[in-house]
Amino acid sequence: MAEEISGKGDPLKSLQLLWGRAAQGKRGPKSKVNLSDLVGAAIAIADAEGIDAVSTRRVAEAVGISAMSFYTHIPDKSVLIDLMLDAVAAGPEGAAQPQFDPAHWRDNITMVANAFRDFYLLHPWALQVGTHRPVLGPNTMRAYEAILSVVDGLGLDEVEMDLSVALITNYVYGAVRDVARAAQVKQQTGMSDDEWWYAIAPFLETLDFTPYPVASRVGPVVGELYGLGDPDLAFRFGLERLLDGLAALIEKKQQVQANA
Amino acid sequence: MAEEISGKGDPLKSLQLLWGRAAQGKRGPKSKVNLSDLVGAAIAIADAEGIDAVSTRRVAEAVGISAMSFYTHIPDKSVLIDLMLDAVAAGPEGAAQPQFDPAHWRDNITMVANAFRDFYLLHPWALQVGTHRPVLGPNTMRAYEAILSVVDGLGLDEVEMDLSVALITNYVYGAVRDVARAAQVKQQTGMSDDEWWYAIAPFLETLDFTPYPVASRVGPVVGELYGLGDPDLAFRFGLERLLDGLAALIEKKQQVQANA
DNA sequence: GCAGAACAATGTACGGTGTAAGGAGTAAGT
DNA sequence: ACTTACTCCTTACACCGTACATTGTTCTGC
Repeated sequence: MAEEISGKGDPLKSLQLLWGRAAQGKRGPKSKVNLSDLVGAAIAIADAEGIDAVSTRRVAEAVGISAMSFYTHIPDKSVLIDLMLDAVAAGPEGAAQPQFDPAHWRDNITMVANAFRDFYLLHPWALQVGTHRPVLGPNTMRAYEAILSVVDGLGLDEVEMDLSVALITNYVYGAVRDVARAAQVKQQTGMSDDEWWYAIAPFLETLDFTPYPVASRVGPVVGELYGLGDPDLAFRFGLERLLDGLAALIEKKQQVQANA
Repeated sequence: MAEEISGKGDPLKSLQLLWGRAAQGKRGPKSKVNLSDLVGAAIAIADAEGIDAVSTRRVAEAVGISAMSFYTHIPDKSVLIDLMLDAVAAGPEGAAQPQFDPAHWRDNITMVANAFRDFYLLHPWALQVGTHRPVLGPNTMRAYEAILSVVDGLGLDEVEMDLSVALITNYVYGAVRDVARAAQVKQQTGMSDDEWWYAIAPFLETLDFTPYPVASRVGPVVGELYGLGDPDLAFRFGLERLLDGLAALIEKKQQVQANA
């Protein structure tokens, strides 16, 4: 019960598998399975039951090979995680790379942020794997390219573009974390949010909240709101603030350029 | 190798332990250890070696009891995680709750955001535990109170206050994730970022980057910047944009109030 | 003062994990 | 035909969280 870490094993081997460049031997018997079978099976398990359910034994069994045969195809579990991440980063099949018109940059960023969010909601296990080292696979790079394109042509320099991308992705990552995990926690504990609050309510009433005056004021109001349930509200609110903040930067840069 | 999940076990028992309300028996023999011994030992292990190193056996051994005696004090490993989180949320000892002057709200938010960030850098394992259900412990609530206070008195209503807090914390969480994990990945893999890039550079040169035109333009510039190494740069940049975005909202609200 | 209940601590055991080591069989190159 | 490289397999180890039954200690009610 620890955390999956991507990018842990031999980085070169990982890259070769990512780009389909693994020198596959010509000599021995034919493989019963190929790489994408394994990765696909692992993703299916992760989507359905969370990353905890993905074990090398389970994946091997799913494709019909024995536990240790897994390691003839993939050197490390962490490499499997890398491959899973890049595979899901491809997105829905046949989704073409749209052309972004800088004139509608707010819409463009909103679109990309929503897509990014939907990606995590579809594959919530991706939130749980720690990817310090970027997964430099073809699909991951295509996704980076797409989100970079959205802040291109706005008068920002290269560094500002990268920082803006980081700002957006970091926000989405943080914002989607709780939402995405709600379903998973429910699945693992078999207890919904309502049931959870109901279970602890009697105890909460015995607590003294005077040390938390502001929270006491805000908590009930917010609780009622969430009870009504618009899980998107927080995401949209934050994204609007974020866009306003970027707008201020972009306007400033464009004024500077107009003066020059 | 999966993810630690907080808030999984019996929620009531967890709360009772959090608030020191566990009905401890009067009958039997005296305990050799108390709760904070166990939690403290677990935190020490996590701070030093990451959350992976925290096992019930290891914690039990650290305080001098046998593996299963652990469960006399704490019903579940997930409850241990809850207790660890609330314990570290207390922050450095003797740090008094400052009074925030709404006039300097930008400085206040910056201060709180930095503190939040420092917290994660000090206890990076906190980033790895999945806390869907909030840990309703005294220290966690005090931290929530503090960050709420910082957006109080700015003309925002209760919902907007909560959403703003979520925006800030979500951003910090997302932004600090990579930074905090860098050290841990290095510790676990024994490979620094430089060594990693050096190891994969030859392979990268064999790749065709024409499908990624914007990334090809931005990547090298940014790479050089990070090589120079100001890890705070991205954090500060994002926070400034975020503050600008909040400023727009606050100004609008204050104008509305002035007209009324 | 003492019996019995309540409790802390323990040893053993089960089913799971990632993966190291070594062996058996198959297909291609010589 | 023989070597070589390859896939796949079985076995094994050191861990993990924790269920269960047991032992020994201490407080409570009589």
